[in-house]
Amino acid sequence: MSKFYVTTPIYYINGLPSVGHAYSTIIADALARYHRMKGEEVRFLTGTDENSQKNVEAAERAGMKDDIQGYLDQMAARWQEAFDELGFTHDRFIRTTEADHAQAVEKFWKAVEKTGDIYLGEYVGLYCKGCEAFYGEADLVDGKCPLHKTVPEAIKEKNYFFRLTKYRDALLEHIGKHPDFVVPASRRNEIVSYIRDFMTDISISRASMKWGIPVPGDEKQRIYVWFDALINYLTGAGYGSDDAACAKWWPADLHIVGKDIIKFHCALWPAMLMSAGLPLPTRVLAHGFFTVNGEKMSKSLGNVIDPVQIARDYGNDVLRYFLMREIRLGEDGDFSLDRLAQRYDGELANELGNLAHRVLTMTEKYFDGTVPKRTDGFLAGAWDGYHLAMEELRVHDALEVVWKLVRESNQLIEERAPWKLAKLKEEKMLADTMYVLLETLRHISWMLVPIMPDTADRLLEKLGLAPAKEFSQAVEVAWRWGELAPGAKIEKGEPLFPRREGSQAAEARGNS
RNA sequence: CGCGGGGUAGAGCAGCCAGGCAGCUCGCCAGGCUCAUAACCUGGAGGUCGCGGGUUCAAAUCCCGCCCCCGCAACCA
Repeated sequence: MSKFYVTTPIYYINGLPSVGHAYSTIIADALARYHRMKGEEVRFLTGTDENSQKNVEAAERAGMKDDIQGYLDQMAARWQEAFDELGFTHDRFIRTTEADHAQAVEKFWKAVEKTGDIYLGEYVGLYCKGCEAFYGEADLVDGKCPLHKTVPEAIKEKNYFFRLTKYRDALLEHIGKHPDFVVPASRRNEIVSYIRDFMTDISISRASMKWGIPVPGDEKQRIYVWFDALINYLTGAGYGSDDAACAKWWPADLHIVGKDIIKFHCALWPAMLMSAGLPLPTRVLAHGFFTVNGEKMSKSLGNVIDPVQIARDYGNDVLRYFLMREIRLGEDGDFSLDRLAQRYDGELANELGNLAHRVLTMTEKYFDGTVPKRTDGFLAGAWDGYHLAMEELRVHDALEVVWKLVRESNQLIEERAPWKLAKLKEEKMLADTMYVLLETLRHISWMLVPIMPDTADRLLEKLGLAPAKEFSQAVEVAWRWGELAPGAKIEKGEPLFPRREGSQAAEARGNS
């Protein structure tokens, strides 16, 4: 049986999850659900990046300077609550302050050290005493620390470097041989030019930091946060704690990342793995960013969207549907509540919801609420398109396949006009038509499982099926045409997506 | 010369990599239907494809130059 190991970035918890974090995680969740649906063994990892100076600063702001771990525990718990409420199906929520991660990092560091890729060097940086941190030229405002408004000192410190440049050719060769390693292609071009023209060795420890995982054998130094963070993907597989699990899950099949961190995931990380003698992840998907109503999303503009609020207003499925449909995976997009409301009204309520409702109503009217006699149908082409889209990470296109079925169903109703067939006593044609419609709805339910899991359940129930029982059978059977059993009782119930009273394009802002 | 994305109908977008009738959704106009959540279906109007040049039988698509918008570099996926 094939396996699928998918990860999200681990998140800084100096604030609560924004819709951007939810976006990354929804992509991973949808793909995890897709592969589970196919019957594969899936491991889905997400979590928090806790060894960062940013978290320390946030703890200080929260008045918990003396209890940083306490602050992190609190925040991590709130993130987990939010992720639970959003219905994510991760197998583990990893925190980089957990013991097995420290163990994995130590093992990894030693492996890289043994290869000879770690050397002691001199790091020259602009150091702000107030922040106890180094800044780059670009971080400064008028040459001063943005927080303390003081001119940082140029100081040197001895720390450890990773011989990243040693892997320049190997990285380029790998990307050349595996065009899917970085998707979309625009990001691949970007990363190739970075590796070829800009990549340098990087410092992977800090003598000045008090927070973070100590360097093995040199307790005075702390490991640079990125070096530690990337290793979480190995920890989550069992590296350093469970060799059998690690052998099973590693390498990861897919890392999902934002476009801002591809250098770390597509250059540093694979080089680290090569150095440690471990296989590389199969694919890295860099998704785009979105603006909010055309403006960049930022705390200072106060337009950060709270995903939990949207989910409460519209339901988890609607948020998932909107993000997966509106934005082509890999591209930038725009998040707007007007657009969300538009898609809810037009596509969910009017097209899909109303289709289900009218079909079920006619089944009640003309067949006493039971599935009529089976007839031929053909949806193999739709399934092929759907699977290809999902495999190629074009989730938006997979949804387009589903909506094509929705539209074709609505057209079929218009064409056949079951109400006329009923009057004319065209029993055979009427039964055939209704069976095709009902069975197509069953297939639509299945296709929606990864993206709109609650909706898929509800639709199956309306068709008189028990979701748990449906999902326990082999998909080769479930996805066959004609599996909807004649004579079964349907359960019309309330519309899937009720019309919203007025256009309450209410504000769901705030909660930074 | 920092890196990257973009400019296509009133709005939002696809098409560009592999050149071949300019397409989708919303909105607008007209018609149809009455099973349905005032939903659904059909048709129509609406576009110098940012600008200028080049290659070609043929350019939204390839090449050169220019203009404009946006993101990253500061919280932020």
